[in-house]
Amino acid sequence: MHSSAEENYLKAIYKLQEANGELVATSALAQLLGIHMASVTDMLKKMSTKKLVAYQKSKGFKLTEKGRLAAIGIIRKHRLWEVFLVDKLGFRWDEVHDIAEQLEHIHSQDLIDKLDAYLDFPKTDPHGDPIPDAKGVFAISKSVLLAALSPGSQGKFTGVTDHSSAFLNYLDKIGLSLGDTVKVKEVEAFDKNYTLLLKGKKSVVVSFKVANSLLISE
Amino acid sequence: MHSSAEENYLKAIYKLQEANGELVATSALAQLLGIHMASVTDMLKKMSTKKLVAYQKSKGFKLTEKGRLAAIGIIRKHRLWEVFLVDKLGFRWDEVHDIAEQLEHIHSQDLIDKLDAYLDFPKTDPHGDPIPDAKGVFAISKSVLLAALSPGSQGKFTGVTDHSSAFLNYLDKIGLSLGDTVKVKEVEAFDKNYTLLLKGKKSVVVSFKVANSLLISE
DNA sequence: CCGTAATATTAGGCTTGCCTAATTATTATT
DNA sequence: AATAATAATTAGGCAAGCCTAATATTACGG
Repeated sequence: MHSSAEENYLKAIYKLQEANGELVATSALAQLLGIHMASVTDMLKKMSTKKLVAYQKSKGFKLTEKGRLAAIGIIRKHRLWEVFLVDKLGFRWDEVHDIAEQLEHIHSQDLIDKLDAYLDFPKTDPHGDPIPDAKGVFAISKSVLLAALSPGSQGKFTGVTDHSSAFLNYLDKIGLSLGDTVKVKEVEAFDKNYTLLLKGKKSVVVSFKVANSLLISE
Repeated sequence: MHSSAEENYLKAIYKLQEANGELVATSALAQLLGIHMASVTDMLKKMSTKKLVAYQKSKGFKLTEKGRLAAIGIIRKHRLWEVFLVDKLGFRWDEVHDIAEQLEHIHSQDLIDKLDAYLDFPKTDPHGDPIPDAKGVFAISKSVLLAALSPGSQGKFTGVTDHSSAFLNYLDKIGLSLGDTVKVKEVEAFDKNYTLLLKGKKSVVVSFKVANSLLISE
C-alpha cells in the first residue's frame, strides 16, 4: 500500500496533469503541496522506482498508468467521503475538505465499496466534482466556465473550480446552489462584471473572478 | 494533536492499566504493541515530556489525567466507528476492528460529535464494549464472566473479552448473539466444559476458554 | 546476600519525508 | 552566443519511530 505522503503526491500530480496538459514541473508540484523543490525531487525518485511516475531528470514527469489509477482511487475516496459528510452527517459543503483529506487515506477496498453503496452510488460530490466509479471511470459531463458564456445564454450550475471556504460561503450568501439555472443577462465590458439571473428570478452581479470559478452544463 | 503512534501507545497503556491495575511495565506494552522494548522506552520518554504519562525509570509508568482523557477519546472514536461500520455499512462484527483502528486516528471533534448523533448516541459497540460519552464518561454496567457463574444461574450475554475474528465467528456459528439470554445448565468438573441453554431453547457445550471470554449481565 | 535471570535503558543505526545551502541545467535576454 | 535569471538536483541534516547490540538495573532462588 502507498503512504499518505505518496498518495498526496499522486493526487497533486493528477490535478496538475489535468489542468496543464502533459508534463508536470517540480516547482509546480512543490508549490501545490506547500513543500520545497528538493523534497519533491527526493520523493519523485522514489515514486519513479515504484513505477508510479515516469520521471525525466530536469524535464518533468507524469503519472504512469499505475500511478493514474492510484490517483483516481484516492480522488474517488475523497469525494465519496465528502458526500457522506454532507448528506449523512449534515456538514456544510465548505467544511468537508479537510476531513475528507484525512479520510481518503484509510485503506480498505471493502469499506469504500460499502460506503459507495450506502450513499447510493453518487455521481458527483457536494461541489459538483464527478466521482469515478469502482473501475476508475468518470461519467463524462461537459461543462464550461460561466465566464465563457455570452449574454443571453443560460445553463445549469453544476460545479466550481475554486473549492475555498471563502468562495463557497460567498455562493451561499448570494443564494446560488448546485443545480440552479443561471442566465447571463449582461457582461459589463469595462470591469467584466457579470449580471446573472438565478432560477429565473433573482438578479445578482458578480465579478469575473467569480464567473470564472463557476461551471455550467447543458 | 497527537500522532497515530502516540495514540496507539495511549490506547495500549489504558488497556493494560484497566486490566492489571496501576503501574504498567515496558515489556507488557512492547508485547501488546508488537514492538521492541527499546522503542517503548524511547517513546515513553517523549510522552513523559508531553505529560501524557508519569514515567519512573525502571519502575513502570501510568497515564496522567491528560493521557487518560486522550486515551478515552480514542477509544470513543474507535467504538463509534465500529458501530457505524456494522449498523450503517453492513459489516459483520468480526470484520470491523482493523478499519476502526485506522478511522480512530482521524482528527476532528466536530466529525465525531456528528457521527455520535447520526448513530443516535449508542452506549455500546458491536462487541458490547461501552462507548464513553463526549465528556469521557462510561455508562457503568456491571458484568461478570460466564465462567464465574454457577450451574442454574443465568443472565444476558452483553460482551466479549476476546475480540478475535476466530472467536466471534465461533459465536456466530453456535448461534450466540449479543443480548441473548444464557443459562448455565451444567459445569463438567473433569474438563470444565460448560453446558449452556441459549434463549431458553438451544443447548450447547462450550469450553472453559469460551466461557471465560463471555460477559454476562443482570 | 550473591549470582543469575529477567527487565529496562542506553548507544548507535536505519527509513521516511521533510529541510537548507550549494551546485548544475535550462531558459530568456540582450 | 554570452550572461543573467529561473528551475532542478545534489549533498548533508533533522525528527519521528522503529531496530539490534550492549549495558545497567531489579528480582529471585539458593
